Amino acid sequence: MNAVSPAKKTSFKEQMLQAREEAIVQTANRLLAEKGFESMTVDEVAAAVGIAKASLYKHFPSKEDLAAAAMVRIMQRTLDFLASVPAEDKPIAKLRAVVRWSMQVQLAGEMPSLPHQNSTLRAALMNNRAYLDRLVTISDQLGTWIQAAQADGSLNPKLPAIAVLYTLFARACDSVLGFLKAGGLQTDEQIVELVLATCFEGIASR
Amino acid sequence: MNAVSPAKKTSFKEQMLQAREEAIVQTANRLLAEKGFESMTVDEVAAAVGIAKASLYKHFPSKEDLAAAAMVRIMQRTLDFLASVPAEDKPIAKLRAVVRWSMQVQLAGEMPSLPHQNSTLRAALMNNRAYLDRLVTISDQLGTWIQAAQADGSLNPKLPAIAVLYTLFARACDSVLGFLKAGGLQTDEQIVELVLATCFEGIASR
DNA sequence: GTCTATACTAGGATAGAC
DNA sequence: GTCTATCCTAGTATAGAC
Repeated sequence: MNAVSPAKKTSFKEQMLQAREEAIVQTANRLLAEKGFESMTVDEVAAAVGIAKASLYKHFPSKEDLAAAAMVRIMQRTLDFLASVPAEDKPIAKLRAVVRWSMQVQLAGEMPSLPHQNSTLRAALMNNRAYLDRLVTISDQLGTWIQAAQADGSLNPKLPAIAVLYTLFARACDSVLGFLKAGGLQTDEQIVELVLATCFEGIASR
Repeated sequence: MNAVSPAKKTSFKEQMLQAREEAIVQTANRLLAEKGFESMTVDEVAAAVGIAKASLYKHFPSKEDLAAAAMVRIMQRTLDFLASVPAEDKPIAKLRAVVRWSMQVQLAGEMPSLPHQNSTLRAALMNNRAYLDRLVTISDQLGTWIQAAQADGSLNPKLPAIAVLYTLFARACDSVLGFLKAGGLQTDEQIVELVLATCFEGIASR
């Protein structure tokens, strides 16, 4: 039996496992975006996925690890998006594209909010290589674009690059999006363009 | 005995009570800013104030009520600041002053972060008249200034006033402040002016 | 109205059968 | 690796003496 299709069977099993894990992480990601790490319960995640809590713990050793996996996932998605930005675009256009994309992710209910300073999740992330590596790579890529945009004069050169970087990160979690969506006066697309404009052009007249 | 100084004694007792409650709310406010509603524990608040947990529950019937009192306090402080803004200032200057002040409060570790959509605190606040009244009054005052600033051309008239209002509220809780402070490259004052500038003038060149 | 001591519950984590 | 059933800690809330 093993001689017939040994590799294929293992691969299939592993694929099922991977798919299950992806479903778990995806659910955790959604709940993380909706209610934050502290308010999200493992029972809830397991119930939403449709498995027993004990089964979930076979995949992830702790709630922190589960949440960290979700954070790694969104960082990876961000990296994938960065790689998809046309290289021929101007730096400022690349930055706008990234912020626009991150806001769309947030409006879709898939952007986990930043963990609080004191959170156990924060500590877990600071010890998570997969997370930190992606964070550094993203920061490096954005930093390059920011400096290029400042050099070509499209981005305010007086602002410290690090401040611009933080501002872009913060916009991905901006609560303004949720408030406007709750107001129901604009479409998602209008909300994104509105907040994108206030981010780059400010609220004062030009 | 009552004939000698009945009112004074009562008043003194009440003052002590008020002072105690103020100390409790102040501590709750600080912890709320530091770790958020879910991560803050009542034990912690009681210990920081130096009283027993049961005593704290004599003042506030629940953790939600305690946190709501802290939220009312920061709203009242905001109202007090609004009233102190010189009436002769231009509308845009008034708005800048308010944002600057709220950022200073946040850097001082005294600005509670917004509760999550699903939080039990959110529900409590939506049923808290003292909170809602102050929220409405603040919004009305800021809304008036926003419209005036748009009318005199200093604020972008194309932006919906409600979007500007939400943006100002969001800046008071902006995580960028904390990140920059953690970086340690700027003084608190520089951080405030930096974020204030990106809020009003944007990050793009002018 | 303050304390000590305790009740009660939610929720993270594990045991052990299959 | 999935389940049911259970453990156990942390944390909200209260009882009852003073």
